[in-house]
Amino acid sequence: MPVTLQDIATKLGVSVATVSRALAGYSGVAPITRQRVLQAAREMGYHPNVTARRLQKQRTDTIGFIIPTFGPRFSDPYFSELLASIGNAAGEQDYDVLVSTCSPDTPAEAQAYERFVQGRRVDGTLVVRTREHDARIAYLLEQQFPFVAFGRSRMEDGFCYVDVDGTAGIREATQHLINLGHRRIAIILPPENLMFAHYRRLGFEEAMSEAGLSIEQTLVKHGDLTERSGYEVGRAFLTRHDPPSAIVACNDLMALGVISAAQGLGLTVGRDVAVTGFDDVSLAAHSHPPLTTVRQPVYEIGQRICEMLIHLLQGETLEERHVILQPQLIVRESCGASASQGVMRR
Amino acid sequence: MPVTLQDIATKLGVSVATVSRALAGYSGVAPITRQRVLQAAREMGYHPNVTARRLQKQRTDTIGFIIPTFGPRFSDPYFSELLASIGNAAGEQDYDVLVSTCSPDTPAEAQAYERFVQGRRVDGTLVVRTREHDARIAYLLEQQFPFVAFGRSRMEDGFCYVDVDGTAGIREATQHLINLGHRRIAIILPPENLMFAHYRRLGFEEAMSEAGLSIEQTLVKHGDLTERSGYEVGRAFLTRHDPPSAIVACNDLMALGVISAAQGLGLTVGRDVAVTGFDDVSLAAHSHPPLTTVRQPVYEIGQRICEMLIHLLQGETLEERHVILQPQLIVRESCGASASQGVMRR
DNA sequence: CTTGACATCTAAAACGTTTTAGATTCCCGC
DNA sequence: GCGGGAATCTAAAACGTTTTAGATGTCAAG
Repeated sequence: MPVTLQDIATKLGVSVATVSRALAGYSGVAPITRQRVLQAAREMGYHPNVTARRLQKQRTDTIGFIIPTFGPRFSDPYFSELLASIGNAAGEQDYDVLVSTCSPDTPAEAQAYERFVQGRRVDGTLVVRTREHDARIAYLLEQQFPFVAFGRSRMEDGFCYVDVDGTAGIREATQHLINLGHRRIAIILPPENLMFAHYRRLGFEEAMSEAGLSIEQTLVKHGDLTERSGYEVGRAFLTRHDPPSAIVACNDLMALGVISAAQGLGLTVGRDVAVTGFDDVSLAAHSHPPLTTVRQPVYEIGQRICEMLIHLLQGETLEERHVILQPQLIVRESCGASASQGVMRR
Repeated sequence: MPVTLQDIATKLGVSVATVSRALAGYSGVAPITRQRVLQAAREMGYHPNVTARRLQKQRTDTIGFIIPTFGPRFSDPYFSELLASIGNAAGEQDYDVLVSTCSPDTPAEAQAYERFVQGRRVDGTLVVRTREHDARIAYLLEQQFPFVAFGRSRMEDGFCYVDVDGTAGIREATQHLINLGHRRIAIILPPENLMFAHYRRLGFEEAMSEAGLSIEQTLVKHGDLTERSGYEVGRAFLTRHDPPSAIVACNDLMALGVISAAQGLGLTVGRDVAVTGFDDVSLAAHSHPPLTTVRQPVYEIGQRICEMLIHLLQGETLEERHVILQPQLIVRESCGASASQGVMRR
């Protein structure tokens, strides 16, 4: 049986209240008593029962994180990094992280959030991969349950979020391709209902129209963010009779799929076709050829949303409720020799 | 304020005990009363407070999962799938999953486990990526804390585990290379202290010696399981004056790094050099060329260890305390034309 | 009419903390 | 010697459940 406050109290002949206060470091307990309590606690191997404490304090010091998966498994290395950063940031402040995974926009997902909220399993939760009309956000707002999102949504003002400027990111990637001389550029967008699909599409449109190029609608397709889908859509593009000379993929996994498809068709990526990604997962630097992509500071984002949520939970008011971070174009070789070696002309 | 049992009790003019039993479905409460309670609970929007329940029941219905990371982030897509499967299996039985991440063999890791155990935050925990002399396992055994491991260790009998027969897996992969005519075969092993490094090395040695081939010690190196390390070690192998004709990488990430290194040197993987991996992460099927690898049923393993742990927690005795699963060689193109197209002879 | 069995219910304890409100002691200034 | 703080302590309530032990009432068998 684990040691309780009561055990220490009886041993020392004082009350549990005194033991509790001594350990909590409150004033109002004599220095000598505090010493005795601390020593006894150490000797007896006392560790507070967090459940009891939670019941009394009416909070769990736990935050929730529900990872969206496609199919029963999830693969985007992106979430791995996010999870690690969230875990570290939470641990820093002595918070636990309760994790669940489920497919987006399903009854199971709704249940997972209800479980967190209604069962008071967590004090607040994170929401990632926001959607245009996001039932999770609507629910949390309605329940007045604290949360912070990674990504924007419609009804932007009602909640706190951190997001990356996807529009700027894709605009820059597209401009890079245009500067290299590409004119027929295809894009593989994320699923339409994801909020960031909207912003990334915008970036593409802006870059093209600024350059006076028109967008051919048959060169705009949606993928599901997996490498398989990048492979398939990429192959479809490249086997046309009038293939694009460059393909903008909206995440790295799809970009890697495109590269694989191109190579399967005997094309040399960087010479016969240019490819860009988004995220800069660690794989991107070690693919062949290394992938030109838009770096998203995933680790910082995870840390940031976690810290914001904890501030919220501690009743502090946030200086910044809405944070937009600037992504960074990382030029590698999947669009041709790197910039330093000269710009390819049509 | 959330609705409590007391609220329902006062409203109906019965005692909390009755309400509790009615909701729990115990016998000893009149059908008519049960009806009234159930209806009132529904109408008033009652949801039990899990913290209170946990305190009373002296269990958390939560399992712990601490993910080993290299550096502050982790990337192996492998863990993503594991996490998803564990989450699903746990949810199935109404268990929560508390997740933490930290670098192996650090004070932080020890603290993370103590946090789970001493704070009674979880009822039991999972241990993955076991090590030869595993401080986590020693600690949990000493504390008599329930756990199930993915992977074996020394002191094998003291705990429950599921593992894949890495020896058989690597043996088969190596034999495959030998059958294709390869004689100078290099291997990139996992970090030495990881238990599965031992088994995989064994498989390599067995296959080589069965074929009457001697192992050249300079062709045996350790990597750290990242693609970067696969790239570096692979490049070192391939730039020797007497490079191996085949490289066995002990996980897919390193294999992908090797492929990238080979391509960077202008070699064609599958023709100039053969490469095999281990895991069969989803990327493996879509790399170029597609990776010949040893499939590990990660999803099933996660499910299995989770279920075993829950059985343990519910006081059931396990029919199988030690499970060894057979992996499966998946032949793709990174070792040359796939087997169906004929085996290459020396 | 009593006894015992059964069905239904409830009061109270228990889980291990924190916190409130108050009790006790001690010391100091007058 | 007394009043009044300050310092130190404690009893008890509270958090929201579950569970134990027992109360009450009903009914049937003897």
